[in-house]
Amino acid sequence: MDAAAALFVESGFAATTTRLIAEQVGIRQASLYYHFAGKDEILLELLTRSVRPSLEAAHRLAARAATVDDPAAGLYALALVDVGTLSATPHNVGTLYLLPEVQQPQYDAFRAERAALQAVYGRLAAAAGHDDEIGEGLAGALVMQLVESVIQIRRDGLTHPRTADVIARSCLRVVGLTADEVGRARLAALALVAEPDGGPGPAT
Amino acid sequence: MDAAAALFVESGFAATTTRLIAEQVGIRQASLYYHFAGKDEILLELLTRSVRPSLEAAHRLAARAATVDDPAAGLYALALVDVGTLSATPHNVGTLYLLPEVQQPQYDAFRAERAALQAVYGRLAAAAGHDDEIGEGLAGALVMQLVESVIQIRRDGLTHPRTADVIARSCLRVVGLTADEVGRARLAALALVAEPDGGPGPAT
DNA sequence: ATTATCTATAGATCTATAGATAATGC
DNA sequence: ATTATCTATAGATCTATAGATAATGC
Repeated sequence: MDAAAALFVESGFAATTTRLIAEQVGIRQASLYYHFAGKDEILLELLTRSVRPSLEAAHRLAARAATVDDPAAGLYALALVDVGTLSATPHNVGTLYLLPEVQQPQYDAFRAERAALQAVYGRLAAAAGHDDEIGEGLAGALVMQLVESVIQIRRDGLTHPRTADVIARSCLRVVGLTADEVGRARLAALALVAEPDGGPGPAT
Repeated sequence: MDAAAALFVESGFAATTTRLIAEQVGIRQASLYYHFAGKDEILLELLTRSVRPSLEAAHRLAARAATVDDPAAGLYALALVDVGTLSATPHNVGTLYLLPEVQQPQYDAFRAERAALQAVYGRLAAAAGHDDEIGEGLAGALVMQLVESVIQIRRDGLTHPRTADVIARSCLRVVGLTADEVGRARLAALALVAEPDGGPGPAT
């Protein structure tokens, strides 16, 4: 999987031969077929592994944001976490969803998960924002695009320790929040992110 | 070129065979080689044709914005024009720069033009904005990513008449402009865009 | 002579399957 | 018996070149 990821990111799907993947691993080309039904299956697995944790984090953070009725904090927190995840993936695996092959029907299941993630962004953004001209659909697309800009930034070697904060702030600005509101949401977001999985801890 | 563009966008570069391109045109596979040295040349030409007009528009608008000392209007105008261009390309050709092959050295010339475009965005954004934490490099990446979100929006069939305005406004918001400043820059941008090529007309 | 096409093909792949082999664990 | 590999290969491409052909224009 890891070898295939590196090659898919660098040369694309069709140009990456099963022989190259196997060579990278140190086995023979045919031996790959003991582990995978084919190239498609490897790519689908890589895509799914990259989106699923983000989608789970999105649902968790959206739920927490709902309990405190603070969609802006939820959006900030989700952006922060997602940028962090994308920054840390091996081989900048986030680029894989840009492969044109991913638009084909084999990858419907992946694209459905991605659409669900974008929908969570859209709901948080629309609820947090002041701009009624941006609907959920457009807001989701813009905000997610901002989050994923870290993929390009990373590819260009421009990452900086404050990148995640700058991007999360940008997400709130895009939906029309003022500087004060953004600052407040940021602090609330840090609390949301820090919260343990099982909900708020005991009041000590 | 047009047939190749459609196929590259749909299936990627490596998966698009010269036979498929030729078939689409209605000639034999080998006849393509009379017009092009190879597949690489076709893609490079498509990429160059897509970025060059944007880069020229960027220089023109940046120069106009400089004469009136209004980088915010320049950024708004450039985003508006670029989103319009990307919305109107046949086959959503803007997606081509996302092909992994484009990172390879054959396409250095294209990537240099694209980097120049991003640099113009970065200069305008940094000059227009209030946020010193976002440097030119990061600002350019974020703002250009927002502009190019229209490619994904178009792919998903979410385009809307106000999309270009929403995106241009988002660009200004990302660099920290207030609602009032954005509104003012928008009006100034419309004047910049409308201005005839030779500069301001005679004072009649 | 130039332009644009064609047929034919060399040479190099690529994916996936068949069936053999060796090591490990019950 | 199961697991993980290997060798060998069928069958299907793919790119690019060589050389022929027909139409057009000087």
